[in-house]
Amino acid sequence: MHGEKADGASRGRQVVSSRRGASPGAKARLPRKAATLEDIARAAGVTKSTVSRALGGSTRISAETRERISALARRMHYEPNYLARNLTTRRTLSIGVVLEDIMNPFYTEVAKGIEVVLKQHGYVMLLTSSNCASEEELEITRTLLRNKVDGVLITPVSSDSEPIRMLRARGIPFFIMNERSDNPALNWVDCDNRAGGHLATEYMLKLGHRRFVCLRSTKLRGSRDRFEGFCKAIESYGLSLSDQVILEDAQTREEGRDLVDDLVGRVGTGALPSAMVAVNDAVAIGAMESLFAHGIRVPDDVSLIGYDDISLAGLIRVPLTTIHQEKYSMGQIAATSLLQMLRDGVGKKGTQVVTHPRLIIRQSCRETAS
Amino acid sequence: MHGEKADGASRGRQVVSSRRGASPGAKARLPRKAATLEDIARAAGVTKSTVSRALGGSTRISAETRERISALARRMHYEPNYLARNLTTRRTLSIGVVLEDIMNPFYTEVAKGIEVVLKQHGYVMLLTSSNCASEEELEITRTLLRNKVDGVLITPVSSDSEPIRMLRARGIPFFIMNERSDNPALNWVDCDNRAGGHLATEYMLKLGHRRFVCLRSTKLRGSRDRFEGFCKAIESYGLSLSDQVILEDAQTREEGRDLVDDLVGRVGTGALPSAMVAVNDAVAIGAMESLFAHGIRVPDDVSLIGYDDISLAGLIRVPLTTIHQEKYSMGQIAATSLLQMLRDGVGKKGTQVVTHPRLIIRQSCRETAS
DNA sequence: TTGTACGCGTTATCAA
DNA sequence: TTGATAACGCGTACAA
Repeated sequence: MHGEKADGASRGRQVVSSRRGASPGAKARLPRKAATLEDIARAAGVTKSTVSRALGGSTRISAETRERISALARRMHYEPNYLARNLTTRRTLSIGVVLEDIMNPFYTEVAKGIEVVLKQHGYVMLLTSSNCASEEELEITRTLLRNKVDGVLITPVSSDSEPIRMLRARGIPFFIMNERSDNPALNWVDCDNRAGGHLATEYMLKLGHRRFVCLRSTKLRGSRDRFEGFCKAIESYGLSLSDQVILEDAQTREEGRDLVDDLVGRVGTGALPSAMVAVNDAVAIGAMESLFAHGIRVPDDVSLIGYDDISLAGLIRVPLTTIHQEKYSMGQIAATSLLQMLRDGVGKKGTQVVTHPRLIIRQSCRETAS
Repeated sequence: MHGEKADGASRGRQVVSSRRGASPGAKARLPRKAATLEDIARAAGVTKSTVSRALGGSTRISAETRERISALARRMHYEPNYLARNLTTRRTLSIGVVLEDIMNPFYTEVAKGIEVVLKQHGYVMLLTSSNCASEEELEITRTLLRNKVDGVLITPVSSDSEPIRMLRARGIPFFIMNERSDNPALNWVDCDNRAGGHLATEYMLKLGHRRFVCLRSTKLRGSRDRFEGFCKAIESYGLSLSDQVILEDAQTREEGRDLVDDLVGRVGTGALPSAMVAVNDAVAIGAMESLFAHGIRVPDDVSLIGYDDISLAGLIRVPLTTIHQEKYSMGQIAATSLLQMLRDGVGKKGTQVVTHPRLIIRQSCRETAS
C-alpha cells in the first residue's frame, strides 16, 4: 500500500527509451510499451516461437523450459496481445452486442444474461445501443465488423434489415434477440407475444371486464403480435373490436400518461372502460400515473395490466399485474447458442427458440363490480 | 435490395479456396475473408500504400485516384481492420468500462452517459461488471489490457487496488468513477457523499424528527461518507448518536427489508423512531416493504429517505424522497475527460470532479406530529 | 503523386 | 524439443 506510489515510478522496466512524453512534440501520450513474446524470448535466451508454445500450452515443449518461461512471463507481467493474435488466428474472443437501448430495463436484463455467459467463456462484450434507428444500427454493425468481433448478438430494427444482410454476407455468426424471421437459416430467440397479448386480455375477460382501453404501439418490437393476441381474445368472447378504445403510439411512460390524460379529458372519468391493457410496463406505469392524477383508482375503478415484467413492476404504487418475459434467459440463450456456433460451426438450419410468457398477478387488476 | 441474396454467393471474390465449411474437418467456422487494402490495390492496379492514403484522407494523392479507389472500396464493401491498424498506430478506438454491476440501475445510468459520449467520438465500449469482487476486477482489467483498449473507465473496488496499479504501471489513461483518492495524480469523479448524508439527515431534523434509524453499510461505495454526514448532522443538533438505532450491513433491498423486519420484531411497532435514513434507494425500498407489511404507514407513522434517486424511486408505492446523484453526468464527465486525455496527453495532476447531491422531495417524509 | 520496404506481436509451418 | 521464417492487414518513412 505504501509502496504503491514508488511502484510505477522507480521500478526499472525493460524499455528505457521511448518513455512517455520523452519524445518531444508527442501530443497524445502513448502507453508504456508492454512486454512482448520477443522480450521474454530475449530474457530467456530462446526464440519467440518457443515462448509462444510454452505459454500457449503446446505439448511439444519440455516441462522444464515451460516452467522457466512461464515464471519469466509472470515476472515480466506479460499479457498476450489479443489483437496481434487475431491477425493469425482470426479470433478475437470478443462479441458485439447491439441492443435497442441499454437504459431500458428490459434490455438491461438481457444484457446481464449475455454478460454472465460471455465472461464465463472468456469473451468480452462490445456493447452499444441502436436506439431503434436504422442508420445508427448500420453504423454500429460496421464498427463491429471493423473490430473483428467473433460474433454478434442483436435486437435488430427488423430481421431483414441491412445489418443482418451484412452479417450474413460476411459470414459472421450472429443471433437475433427479441425478434423473429421466416428465414429458416437465421438464429433467433423471441417471446410468443401473440400468446402474451392473449393471456393478458383473457385474464381481464375472466375477471368480467367487457370494455377495454388498449394502449398499443405500431412501432415497438412485438407490439403487433401482442395486439393480435388482444383482438383474438376479444373476439373469442363474442365482443366487437369497434366497441373498444384503441389508442395508438403508446411506447413510453410519457406517452402512456399523455394518451390517458387525453382520453379522460375527452370522455370524462365516468364513461371510462373498466379495463386497460398496455403494450408494456412503461406505458402502464404512465397510464397509472394519469389515472391517479385524475382521481381514478387502480384497481378499484379501473383494472390495468402491463407487459414485460420489468424489475420495477412489482414496486410501483400499485404493484403491477403483467406478463412476464424471460429477459435474462433470452440473453443467456442467445449468448450460449452463439458461442456454441463459434465452436461447432453454424449449420444449415438456424436455432430458433420461442419463450413463453407468464401471467404475473399482482394488485392492479380486480373483478368488475357488476 | 433484390440483388442482396446473390451478392454474397455469386459475386466472384478473391479468395477461392479456404471457403467456410469447404475444408473438411474444420470444426469452428471462420468468417469469410473480408476485403483488405491489398485486395483493393490489386483491383485498382495500384499498391496498397496508395489505397491506404486514398482512404485515409491523405493529401498526397490525386483527387482522381482517390475517387476511383474510394468508389472501388465502397463497391467491395471494404471495412478497415482496426485490429491490424492498432499494430502500427497503437490505438484501437476502444475503451474498457468496468462497473460494479450493469443491472444496478445506478450504474445503468452511468453506462448510458458513457455510451453516448463514446459513440459520438467513434469509440467502442468494452463493458463488464466487476461485481465488487477484487479477483474478478483484476481478471477483467487483464482482459482489457490484452485487448489493448486506449483507456479505461472504472468504478474500482478501491482506489488503491491492484487494477489501478496495473493501469498506472502500463501508462494506460484511466478515469475513476464514483470513488476518490488522495493521490493528486489520479483522475476521478465522485459525488460528495458526506454532504449528501448531511443533507438527508438535516432535512429530517428540520421536519422535527429527533430519533432515527440509520440503515448504513460499511461495504458500499461512499457509504462511510454518507454515514459521517449523518453523524455530523445529528451532533450539530445537539443529539447523541447513542440514542439512534444504527443498523449495519444494509446493501440491498432484501437486506433493507430483513433489517427492518428484525428491528420491528425486537422493539415492536410502537417504540419505533419516527425517521429512517437509508444508505441507498434499494435499501429504502426494502425498508418500506417491511414497514407496510407490519402495518406501519409511510410517511404517516414513519418518515423514510433514500439515496441515489434511481429511476424507480419516484414510482414506488409511496414516491421516495431521496438524494439525487448526477449519474448520467458522472458517466459523461468521465468519458469526456478520458477522451480528452487521449487527445492531449495526461498531465501531472489529475482531473478531479466532485458532483453535488440534491435533495429530491417526494412523499415519503413528513413533519413529526408533536 | 506513387511505389518499396519494413515493423507491429502473434501463430503456424517448416526444417533442424 | 527447438529455431528460423513466413504470414496476417495496416501505416509510414523513404525513395522514386
